[in-house]
Amino acid sequence: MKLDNAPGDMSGWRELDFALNCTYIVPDQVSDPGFSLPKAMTSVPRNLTFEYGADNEVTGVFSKEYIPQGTRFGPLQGDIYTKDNVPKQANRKYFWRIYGGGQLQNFLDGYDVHRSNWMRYVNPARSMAEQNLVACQNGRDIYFYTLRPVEPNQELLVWYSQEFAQRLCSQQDDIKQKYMGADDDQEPEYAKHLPRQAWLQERTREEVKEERDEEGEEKIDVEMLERDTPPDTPDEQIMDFSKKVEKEERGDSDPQDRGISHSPRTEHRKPSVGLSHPYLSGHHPVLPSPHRNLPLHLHGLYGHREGLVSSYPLYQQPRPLQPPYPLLPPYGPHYPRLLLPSYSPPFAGMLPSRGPLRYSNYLGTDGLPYPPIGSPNLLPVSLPYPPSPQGGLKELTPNVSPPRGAPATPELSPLPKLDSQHQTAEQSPTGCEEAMNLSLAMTKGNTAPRNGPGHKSLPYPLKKQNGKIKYECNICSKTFGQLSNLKVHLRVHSGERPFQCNLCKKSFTQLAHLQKHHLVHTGEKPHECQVCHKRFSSTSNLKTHLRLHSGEKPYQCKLCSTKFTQYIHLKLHRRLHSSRDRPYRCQLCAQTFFHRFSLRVHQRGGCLAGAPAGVHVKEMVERFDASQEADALIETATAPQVEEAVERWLARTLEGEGKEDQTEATVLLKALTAAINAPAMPLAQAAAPASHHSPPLAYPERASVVHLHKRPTVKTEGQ
DNA sequence: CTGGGGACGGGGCCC
DNA sequence: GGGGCCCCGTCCCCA
Repeated sequence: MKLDNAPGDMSGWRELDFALNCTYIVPDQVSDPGFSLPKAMTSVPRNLTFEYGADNEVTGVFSKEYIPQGTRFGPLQGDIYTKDNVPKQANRKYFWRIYGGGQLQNFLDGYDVHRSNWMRYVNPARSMAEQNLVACQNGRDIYFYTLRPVEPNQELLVWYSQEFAQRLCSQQDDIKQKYMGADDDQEPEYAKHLPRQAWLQERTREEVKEERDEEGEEKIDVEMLERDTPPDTPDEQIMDFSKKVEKEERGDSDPQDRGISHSPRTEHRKPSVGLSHPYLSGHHPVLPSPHRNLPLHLHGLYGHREGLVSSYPLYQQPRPLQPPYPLLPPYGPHYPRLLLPSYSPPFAGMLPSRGPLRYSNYLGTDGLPYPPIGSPNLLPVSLPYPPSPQGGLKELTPNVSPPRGAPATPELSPLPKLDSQHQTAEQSPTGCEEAMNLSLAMTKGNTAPRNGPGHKSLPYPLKKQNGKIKYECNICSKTFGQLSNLKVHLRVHSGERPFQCNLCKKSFTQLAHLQKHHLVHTGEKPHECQVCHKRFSSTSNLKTHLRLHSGEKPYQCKLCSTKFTQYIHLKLHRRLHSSRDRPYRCQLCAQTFFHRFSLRVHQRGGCLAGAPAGVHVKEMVERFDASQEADALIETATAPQVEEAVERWLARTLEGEGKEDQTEATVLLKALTAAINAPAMPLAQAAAPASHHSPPLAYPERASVVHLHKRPTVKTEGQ
């Protein structure tokens, strides 16, 4: 199916096209943080492998299996520096530049193998023919997409996306203009500090481009790939390939997205920093408006072998995407984007801001079905710099502040509350009705008064108890210690679920539940078993798992003593007992048995409801009746045979159950077992199904002291 | 059928 | 008062 949608030639695609239409998402491999190998080594996805050189250094990344076209890898990971906090001794070999709001936001440094991921090892393609990966920046993340199917054992070789390359050209043209006396007023400040080498490099690029045009062959001048920025190069002298062309126009933008989006108007006109190069003119189709809101943070790509990769435009002359769009647009009800299995395609319109922009952000925040290494979702939390008001991290934050320690992803955001002082969805000039739908529902769809102060906001008056307000649910009479708890509880009855997942539309009564749910999409598993290092999405599941190591089985079947680690297993198991027909029924207490001898024992002393010891003996008879020892007996077993079976069963099941506490009951049970052979109550007499109940034996005096203590950690049925 | 994992719901406590 | 966090419990799915 996916291959059917293979988009064919992707060389003309923009970064947003890749983001929207990529078919597969391959997350990084999960690695234990305590693992000795660096993350750059351990993060390589399962369908990829490294090639090693003589010195055991990674020299390239190869496919292990067929990888379809349109597969996304990433995002690239590494240290993040602001322009001001780059360590002076930093090796800039792996620097990428991230722009936001038209300004350099930060550097993404893949130098540290413990903090970067496998993507740092991907070599740049030397020709268009060998290129199979394209580097795109979506949101603030850098992804690699497969341009074509990758056969097994093929090296992954990456080059810029077309858009990226064009921006590089734009950058270079800026430089060129500078040296050619172009309009200095529009020249960015940093360009004034660019080394002359950049200009020379630009000449080389042009020459190569001409060669390519003439020969019809795309070759990258390897010399160009030599880095020009030694590790100690000052920031302002780093070749700046990535410069956001335009500042966003605020007017039509979500405040959260300020400074990151292109406005339709500015993107296609001549930018302020000079886009006079013919290569760049008219290179993009006029996409629907949403597409033009793509936030692009351009960056510089520094190859790890060749160092600074020049801005040589690898791609052939860009051409418009042929309408109709190669893949369906992302707004249809049957949006075809295929992620990994069981991954619901996000609805762009459900995102809490304008669809395409948020969608792009969504992609950029890596909503992966498997946990990425060093989850980029958590990245904003640990960023070494404050978010820029001009964009930067802001772009990824939802309409409300994300919870502490939670991914700052838009899809996580609870539906924003309507506030008369804030713009509502309906008032939004960009039209965000869908994104706000639930918040609208909160006010429109529910007639219960909301947002009132204190308990007066409840739809019913609260009673007082001992002078204090009693937070009682008027439906189920449950009481709570705090009003907030009651309010949350009331949603159970009202059906109100204000927190909706923007990816799969599921809604929840509590934000925490939505947060937990979100892990389903991100694949995050924050909770690790310290024994086997398996990871879990929830503490509950981890706790259940830990029982496997501890051997704890708190749920025990009272009939057959089988213990379980999970309650649901006990419940399922219990059905087995109930599903079997118990043909022998006690007329007094209606209890039924599988075996007639069990009924006889029961009648002899177990059927004494109310008496403490009787209850325990009754349970023991019931348990024995369901035991394998009882099953092994024929129905016409003699009393000594039954007695022996009881003893075997007792020896097996009471082992480790606090046998010492059950001695009395054991003795009693044995006595009862022996008694079933008494002449007055011949076994055969009671053998008939649904037999008449015979008077129980006189309750043994000693039975009154029988105490069967259940182990506190074992929960049996009925508890 | 059992066992293990995943997902979700309810509620308490704390800030 | 509301939000965040945590825990417990339950159910479903699958090997």
